[in-house]
Amino acid sequence: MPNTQPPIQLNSQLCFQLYTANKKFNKFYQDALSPFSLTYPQYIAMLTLWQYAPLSVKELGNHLHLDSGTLTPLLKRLESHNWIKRERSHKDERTVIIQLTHMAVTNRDSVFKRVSNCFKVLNLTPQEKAACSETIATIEAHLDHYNEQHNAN
Amino acid sequence: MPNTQPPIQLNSQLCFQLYTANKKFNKFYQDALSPFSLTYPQYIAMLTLWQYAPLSVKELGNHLHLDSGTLTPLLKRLESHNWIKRERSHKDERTVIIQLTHMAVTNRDSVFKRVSNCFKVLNLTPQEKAACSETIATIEAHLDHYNEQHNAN
DNA sequence: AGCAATTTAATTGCGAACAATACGTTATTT
DNA sequence: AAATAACGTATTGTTCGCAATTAAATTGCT
Repeated sequence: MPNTQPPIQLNSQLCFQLYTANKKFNKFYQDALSPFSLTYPQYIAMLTLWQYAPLSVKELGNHLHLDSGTLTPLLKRLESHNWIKRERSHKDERTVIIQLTHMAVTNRDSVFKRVSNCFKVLNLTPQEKAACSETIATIEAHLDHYNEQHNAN
Repeated sequence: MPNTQPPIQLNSQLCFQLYTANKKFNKFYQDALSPFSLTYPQYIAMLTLWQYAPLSVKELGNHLHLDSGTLTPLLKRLESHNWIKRERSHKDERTVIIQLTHMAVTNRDSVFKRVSNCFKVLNLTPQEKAACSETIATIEAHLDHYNEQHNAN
């Protein structure tokens, strides 16, 4: 007879590990980004905007899996620190278009360099990075499948 | 001449992946725990308390790497849902001792079973779980080393 | 074409979590 | 007894999800 008992311990350990690792990762990025008055989520948003701007709030939200209720205040903070401009579309007055400021364009490489240097200090080998990326992708695929099943969309 | 250019893309990708994977994991746990009016961080705290209670706020914070400023409101919510009792120590009136309620003890196995079932649906092989655990441990070790260097303690 | 109903986009408000800081009370140390 | 340390609480700012609201655009019907 096979063992049908749930492996409580391993699940709990995974849960715990992910929780604390995520917090440490936040701290790492917070430190890396502090010279630019950017928070971790703000940086993620800027990463997307550096690549795809201009974007509407809705489009940005699709990239980040965030709804506008979360993005609006975040974007206002980015605007107040002069990273982005927000203006309503002339074609469709409902949508707000996010554009990069001149400052954001000029300082992009400084931010990248800083983050890159912090990563260097982390001392992850390319193999470790690749393994991490792959592991996360695997877990994420399972999570996507689960969440699709359990959320009426 | 070796390539000294920073691998921006890979770092950004890692950063982005971790960000979104973490959110999906939160969602997964939120769904798993919703029948018990427990949030993910509250569950993490309960995991620790089921194993080590009674604990002072300070001791619990050491397990979770959280300070009392974060824990106090969280513990009040747990208390209001009758998961724990909070009372000041007679020996040292500064410390608050957290104890499990009868309900928490009785319902422990139900919570474990529910989480375990949700994990089953996730369909992670033992190999995938182990790989995940190992990867996280590796990254975490690097992060610990980094954060030690960069935070005056 | 013109009006009503529906859909879509963004904002606002609420509760929870987290970090950082300041504050007040209680112990300990000198 | 006074200074210092430890501990928990309160406060502020950011993030996140969800629900309700407002405004604009689209669709459907007559």
